Amino acid sequence: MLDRRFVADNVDLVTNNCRNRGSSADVARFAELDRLRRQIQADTDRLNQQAGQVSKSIATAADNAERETRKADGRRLREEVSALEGRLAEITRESDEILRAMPNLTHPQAPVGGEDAAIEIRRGTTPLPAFAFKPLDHVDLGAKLGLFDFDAGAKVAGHGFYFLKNDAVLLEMALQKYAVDLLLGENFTVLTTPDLARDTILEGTGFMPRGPETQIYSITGSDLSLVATAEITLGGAMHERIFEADELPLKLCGISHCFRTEAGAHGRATRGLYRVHQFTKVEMFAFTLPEQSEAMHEQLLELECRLFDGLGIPYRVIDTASGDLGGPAYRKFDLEAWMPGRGEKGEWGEVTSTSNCTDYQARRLAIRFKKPGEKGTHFVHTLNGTAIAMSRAVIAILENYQQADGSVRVPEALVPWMGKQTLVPR
RNA sequence: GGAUGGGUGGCAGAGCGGUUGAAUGCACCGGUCUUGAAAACCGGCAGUCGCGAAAGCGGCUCGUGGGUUCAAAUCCCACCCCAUCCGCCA
Repeated sequence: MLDRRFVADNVDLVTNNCRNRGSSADVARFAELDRLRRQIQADTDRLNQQAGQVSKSIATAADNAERETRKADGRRLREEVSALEGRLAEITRESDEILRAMPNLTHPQAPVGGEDAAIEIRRGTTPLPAFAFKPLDHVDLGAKLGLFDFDAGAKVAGHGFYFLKNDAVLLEMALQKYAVDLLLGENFTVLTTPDLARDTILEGTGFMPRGPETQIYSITGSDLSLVATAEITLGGAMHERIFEADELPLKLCGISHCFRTEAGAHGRATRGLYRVHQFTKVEMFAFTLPEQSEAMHEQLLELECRLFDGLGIPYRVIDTASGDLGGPAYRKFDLEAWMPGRGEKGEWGEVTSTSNCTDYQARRLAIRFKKPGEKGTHFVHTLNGTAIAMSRAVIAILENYQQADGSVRVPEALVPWMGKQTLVPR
């Protein structure tokens, strides 16, 4: 959520931003409502003040007659207040609705436009693989190696669910250990998080449960939903928290399952593990002072790069264009790994993404900080980044490390956790 | 699932219809004292909204929403959350 004051004072800027973001939020209408809101607020305050004075004077009234007159005054004033408050609530509700639908501001360097406008800003250290054979995709490789059971997944839970088997299980555990170890070395606090969260927490993080277009699974008869990412729980963990400035930045890393309905995504890249309803993810999350967030964003990106360079997977980094940013993001970098088995001759596929949400989530979640000796509070900045999303990482590993005989080499960095160098066909 | 207790400022914890936005303690900030520190003492210290260039002024907020009243942290209703014990269970 943006600062209402800022929006009211910068209608043109915000309108323009909304246009770049593909949001149809009616900024002008908001500004008009907010003007009205302030005026009614001022009127209400004045009446309340009068009513309060009347109340106090009753306790010290000279006689009964005066007391009764005063009571009548008080009654009348309170009625007026209550009428104004009704209008105020109505106006606030409408303007809040518009405000909440507005996306965050956009980093000045982020490219403007749709998906195609994204800019490649970096490449990983690993070159694209050159195969002397036609590379398979992860589904075929998995079949040879006995790694997945999609049929059983579909039978048990429907299309988009799967069982990992044998070495795939070890691979997933190895990836988690690899990621967590690296982050522990970078002073992250590691957590496993709830896989469910209250709807209020989802909303605070910028996710919309229970709408017609929701990507969120909800639990009927409760206010709980399955989380789409640990970003929700890690951010939610600090709901209404007021930090001391010297506690920041705070870096968390959370392991959770992630559940996504992927509504409307059928038919497009749905083969295998690429787009699934459930996967496991190690997520990074940071709370920072405003002036620290850009550097932290770089740091999170750097860690993502280090993780995938360390795995020996080729990738490129994308500076996501304005129209493709989620609502809360001020700027977003995606890591796209090379997936040789995708499409006709290999394609880039998103494996991680890191966003600087500035104060957008913090405002809704009421996560603030105070500086010693200073009155008042300020909103922290929040950032998130994927360390490793298991399903996508497994695709990238299998497809890049495959060999002519159908076996798959284990990335050097994972050998200690896997206890083997190669996955061999069964 | 059952029973009980409870939700008040950064924390702990009083208050249970009328100068209480809230005692007290801790923490924190400033000062006195001290070579320095500690202790002691003095002073300050909630958030938020509105008006204002600022100083400041005013409103609202004691889990949430409603009700009673001139007046509610205090009374009534509903809901939410938390803790403990019992049951079940990995």
